[in-house]
Amino acid sequence: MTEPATNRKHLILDAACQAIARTGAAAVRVADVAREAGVSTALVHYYFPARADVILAAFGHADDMADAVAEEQMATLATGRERVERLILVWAGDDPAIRTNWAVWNEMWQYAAHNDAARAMVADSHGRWLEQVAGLIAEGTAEGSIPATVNVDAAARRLAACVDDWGRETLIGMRTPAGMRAALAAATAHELGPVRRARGRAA
Amino acid sequence: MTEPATNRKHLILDAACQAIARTGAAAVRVADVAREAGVSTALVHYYFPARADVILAAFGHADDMADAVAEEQMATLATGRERVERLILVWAGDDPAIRTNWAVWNEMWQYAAHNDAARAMVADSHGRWLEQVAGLIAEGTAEGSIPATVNVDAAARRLAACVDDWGRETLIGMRTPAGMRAALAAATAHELGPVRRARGRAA
DNA sequence: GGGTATCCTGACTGATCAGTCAGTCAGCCT
DNA sequence: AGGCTGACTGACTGATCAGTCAGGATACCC
Repeated sequence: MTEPATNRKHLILDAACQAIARTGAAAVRVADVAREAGVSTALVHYYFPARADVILAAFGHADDMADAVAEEQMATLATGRERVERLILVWAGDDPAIRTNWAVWNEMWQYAAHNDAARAMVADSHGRWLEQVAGLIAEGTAEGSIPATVNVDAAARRLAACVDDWGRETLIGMRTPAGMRAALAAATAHELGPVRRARGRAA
Repeated sequence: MTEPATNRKHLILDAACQAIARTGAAAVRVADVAREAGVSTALVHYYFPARADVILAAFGHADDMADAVAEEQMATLATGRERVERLILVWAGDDPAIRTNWAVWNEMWQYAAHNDAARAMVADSHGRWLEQVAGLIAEGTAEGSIPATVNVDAAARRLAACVDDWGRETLIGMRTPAGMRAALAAATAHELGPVRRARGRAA
């Protein structure tokens, strides 16, 4: 969504993500995507036979971006706990690109309620996200930065639910990103117990 | 959504809810609503000048239903804790009417991302729902069925997030209603502490 | 009976939009 | 040069859909 598109296909997908974030997937017209990309509607159909193909490809595109961002954000962090905390906060950032990506992700969920292909994408993507959170929590308990008493899977699911739900509230304007970050930090602390040094003194 | 509509306006709103639940608000055509209700499209326009008016009225209609259902479900329960537990589980029920209502509520959220009127409805409705949960938890702590150490507002928000998010997963078919009920029961127990008799022995 | 208000309809219209098509143009191969 | 291909466009078409309109039916009142 940020780096300049090298080819037209990529450019069209960036444009589609912008359009989806702005008006919602259901309201996006092929002409909107074409205009946003500075291209003819015929070219959009040249790369993507049907409208639905553009939308689905844009969802996949946004999903790839999300993976890359998450990867990058956690690269420098040492403990599992730090990585969980960061991962939970990534999508509450103020960066417009983050917001766009989040909006597209949200649209993908909605689209999935009435479209089988999108449903498969969401199931896969959401599953990976849950596994990632649970994996990091497990790392934390193994290394001692998170208490061993934490139920890894249940905590991961509850935290993921908070991210999803509060993210949606933020998208609609019922919260500020800063408010969301504060609430998420509190929820993380509540789930993972008080912060302590890795391999620190027992509870 | 269940009781037979006495007048045509009511009938049209029921039909609109069904159509919204089935295909999503964005894809609902005035003709779909008319067909579902067994009336002409002109009659739909007679009661609701524009398509958007039907959709918004249907959202309000579903919201009223939801309040009534919640009220009814909790009527016979004694303690705050019991009422919280029931309220959390209401929307994970197997009844098709519950599912329809939930689907419409979900569509309302999505619609709100791009429509000011819907946004106001969601903000109001969601606020009342949060207050209701928090109020019941507070009752529980006051009467002793819930430990006084529970942070009322934070717990209410986290539980509400689980209901919203897992409900959406269920709607898409990523969970069964029974699985959702089990997860919600576990989350409630996690938030409110172990079940104990009202006014029971201290922690 | 005549007047009129409410509820309701079928038939229509104008706008919008996905998708097609014939054809242009730049680059590349021989 | 000439021929071919892949990228790209403007103009068009057929379908869909929201919203209108003129009028029909029923009921109630005078």
